[in-house]
Amino acid sequence: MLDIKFVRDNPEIVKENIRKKFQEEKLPLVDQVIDLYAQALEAKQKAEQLQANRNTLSKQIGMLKGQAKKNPELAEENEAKIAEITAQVNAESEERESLLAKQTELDAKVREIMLVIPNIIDDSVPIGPDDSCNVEVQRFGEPKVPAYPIPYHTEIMGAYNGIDLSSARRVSGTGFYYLLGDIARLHEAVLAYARDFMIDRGFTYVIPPYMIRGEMVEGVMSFPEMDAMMYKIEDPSVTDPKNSLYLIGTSEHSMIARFNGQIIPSAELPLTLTSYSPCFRKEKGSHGLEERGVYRIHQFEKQEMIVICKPEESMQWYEVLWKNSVDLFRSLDIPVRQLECCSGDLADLKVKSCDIEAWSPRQQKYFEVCSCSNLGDAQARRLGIRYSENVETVDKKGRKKVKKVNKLAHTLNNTCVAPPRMLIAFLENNLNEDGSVNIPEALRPYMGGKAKLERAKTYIPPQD
RNA sequence: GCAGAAGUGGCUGAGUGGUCGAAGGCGCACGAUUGGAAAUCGUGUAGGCGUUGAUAGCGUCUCGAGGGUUCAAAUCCCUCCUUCUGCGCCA
Repeated sequence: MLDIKFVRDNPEIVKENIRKKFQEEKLPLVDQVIDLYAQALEAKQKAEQLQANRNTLSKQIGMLKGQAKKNPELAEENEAKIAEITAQVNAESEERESLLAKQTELDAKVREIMLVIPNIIDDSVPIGPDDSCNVEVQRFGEPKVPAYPIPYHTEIMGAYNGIDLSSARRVSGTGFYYLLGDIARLHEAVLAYARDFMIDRGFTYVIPPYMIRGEMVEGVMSFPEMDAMMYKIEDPSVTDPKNSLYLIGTSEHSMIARFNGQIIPSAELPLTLTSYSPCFRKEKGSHGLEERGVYRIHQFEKQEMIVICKPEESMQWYEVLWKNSVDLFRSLDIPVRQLECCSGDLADLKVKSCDIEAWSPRQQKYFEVCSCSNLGDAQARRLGIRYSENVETVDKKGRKKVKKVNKLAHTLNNTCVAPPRMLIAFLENNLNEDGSVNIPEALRPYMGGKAKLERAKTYIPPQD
């Protein structure tokens, strides 16, 4: 979300940015929103004039009442004056109300359009209409293809008696899973390792709420996104929809909502947080559920990192964040690459974003495991996340003064690791020919010191 | 979940219809005093929006949130949220 004043003063920049994102259909919105905003301002100014007038008259009534209390002989005379003033105020009230209503209506329209006008992308973002133009920036680790076949990930898991999808379908439906034994342990080990990895890099570990109010969801996402992703908890005793609870789709929701409307003292910035949560997603209208595996599912767990910082520091943090993911995956012997999102594939709120993709020796291609974004001040403007800075100023008597100035912060987020999808990459890359799975050294403390996972005795051979 | 009480600025706390965006105190900032400091004294100290060169001035809105009554609401009415106390229930 941009600043409406920026749009008004720089319509060409905003339009050029829309073109860069291949959203030509939004071009007319720019002039439209500028016009609506001008109308809203006009209504506001007129309404405020009338309100000022009413306030002055009202205060006169107050004075007259006070006078009459002290001098009862004035009561009758003042009552007459009051009646006169009341009539005058009432005469204007209809116009005042209608101007206010008009302003509210226009403001809502302006906001509606502003939510759709994309954030200004960074100059470094490659230009292209869709994800086919995303750019591989750099590879980390050698993408190896072993001489032996790599089975489908559920079969690797199955060989360890580590997954039960058919029961999950019976109990909960498609898109759910039971993980068992060593595979379940591996799942938790990866999360615990990622948690400590981030703590070692100075991030504060957070366990956030897994359900948040509708009011907050509206702050972090648009209605179509919300409808496509969020599960709502049905509770007939909750009457107001803004109090309805939703299961979070990512801990970013509860992590960012925490700062909704807050003013953070600048000394506390940057806030570097790493949060754990289960994530629940309908996956409605997206690429569809992965019927056979755990790539796209209704429920997964995620270690996330978020940063709230001053605007001038956000690009540096962006670099730090995606590199954290690379380092984490490399420490688990998984080859990855950084894929930069091109302009057309960049969500409207984002200034710059990249995916970290892990190598799949089975598919012999990379697939998305992390997504790192710099949202600039767009999210902060929408949610009112600000920080206060002391500015030296001089008062009217020429003395030095320190004034607090509040500014919008920048927000960033990145996936640290999100199993079970991440386990696909882990198992495929660490699988040996004999079916055992190497546990990289970093993970061993979380796997009871084991260097290798040995498959279950009742081994079911790959049936790819 | 039930019953009772309460939510006011950075904090504390007054204010039950009228020059109240809000007394007093604490804190903080600047200044005076001092060799320097403490103490003391003085001045100033919420945010959004609009106007503006402005971080000045002026206007407007905001006293948990939203709605209502009124010429006028922190104050009265309704709904919701949160907190505290007691009971119940539970890991």
